[in-house]
Amino acid sequence: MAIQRLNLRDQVREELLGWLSDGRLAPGQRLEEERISQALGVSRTPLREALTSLAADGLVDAVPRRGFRVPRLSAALARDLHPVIGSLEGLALRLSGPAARSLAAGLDGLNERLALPHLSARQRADLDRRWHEMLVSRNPNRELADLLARTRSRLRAYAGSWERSAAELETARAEHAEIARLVGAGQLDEAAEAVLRYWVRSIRVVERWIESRK
Amino acid sequence: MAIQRLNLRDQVREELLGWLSDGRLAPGQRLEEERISQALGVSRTPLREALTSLAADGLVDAVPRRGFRVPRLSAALARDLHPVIGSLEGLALRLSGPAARSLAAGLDGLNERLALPHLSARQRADLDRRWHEMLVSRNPNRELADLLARTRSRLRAYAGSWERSAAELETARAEHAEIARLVGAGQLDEAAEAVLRYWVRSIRVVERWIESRK
DNA sequence: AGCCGGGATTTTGTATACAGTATCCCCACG
DNA sequence: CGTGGGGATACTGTATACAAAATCCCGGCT
Repeated sequence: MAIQRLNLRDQVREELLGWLSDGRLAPGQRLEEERISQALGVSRTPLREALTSLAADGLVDAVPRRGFRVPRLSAALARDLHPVIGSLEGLALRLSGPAARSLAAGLDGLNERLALPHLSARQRADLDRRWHEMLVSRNPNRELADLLARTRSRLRAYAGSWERSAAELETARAEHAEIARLVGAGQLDEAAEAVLRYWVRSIRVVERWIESRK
Repeated sequence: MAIQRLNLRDQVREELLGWLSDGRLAPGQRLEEERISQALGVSRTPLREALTSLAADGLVDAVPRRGFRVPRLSAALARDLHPVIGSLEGLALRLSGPAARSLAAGLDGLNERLALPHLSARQRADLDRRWHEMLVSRNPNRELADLLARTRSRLRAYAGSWERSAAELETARAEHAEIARLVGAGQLDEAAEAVLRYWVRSIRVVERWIESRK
């Protein structure tokens, strides 16, 4: 039985999430309610409720009397969020138990595709996202999974935006492989540490990319 | 400079947060919009926006066509959230750096007051909250602090509700003291581990309490 | 040319109206 | 006495209206 899904607020929220990740809503952009509500064919009321809920999760900014905006990319955000995500992914791994071991093969498969040279930035970001989703897919803690998904989605604006250098790609590939190896060996504590290190190290990649944009 | 704060939505949200933590909104209770909006002297529009934002944070449940309800207490929620909070507090500690060492004295002071026998459950919950707030107060990561505060507030319904046994009080006191000792010694990794253990162990306290309520 | 000011225009925030659904109550029936 | 149905009632979800604030535009000044 599919859950009955008639609630414009939630439908609009889903739609806006899509717009945020596919770039139809660009960082820094103002969200004009009338325009968006007309584009969606709904009134401003459910749209504002959807925006309010996105604001509560940090996916949009709400400034009193100035409405909603898409948050700008900032190195500060990456510096704050990356350790949080790394920590939560580590916890998710440790809670996965022995079931995690069977993930190693799938992780390696995705990682090899990630290393292919001809991919677009967006394709690579997509594979990366799927790799990390798979990594925590055995975690039984539903609240943790939700929180992780919502927190990671706050970085959506970065995903698919940058081209990484060959050296950077190789470093990331090696780290992913090492994490997968530890997972396959059942060394979840060590894997969790490696995941956190990966996220902390990748802060610098974001910083460099933002710096280069200026 | 105080931030200009004219936004009924946000004011209502703050007010409802207070109602949630002081028990004026009880777990399981239906949130009748007309009644609440009248009690607050605002229309349903900003109230619904506030409720929507609380729902996004998991502080209320939203059921389509049935409005909003205060979530019921559940052992499952504690089982999921306690490890998350423990993990985040541990991260916050590790990010605090040497500045954390100076916290030890204050933590010990609060911990001694926590052990006093004559406190009400609510007073004890309040001291406990302050102890954990102090523990992470040197953390420079703003996003982490926000996330931690919001996640912990989802447990508000438990706080101040139960009377703990003398044995339980003594166990908690000893764990707090051990964490404070490690913090004072600058052993933040070990302190982080101890914090996580504390939160995981205290799941059982919640479980027993919920069981005894039935 | 750049900048300031002020009025027109747009946009947000809040209230209200209304349709459709859930809830409740009461009575008939077993 | 319990149970099921049906209508009245209450409540939610959405649209629309309106006031106040922000933004934009343009002309005058330095």
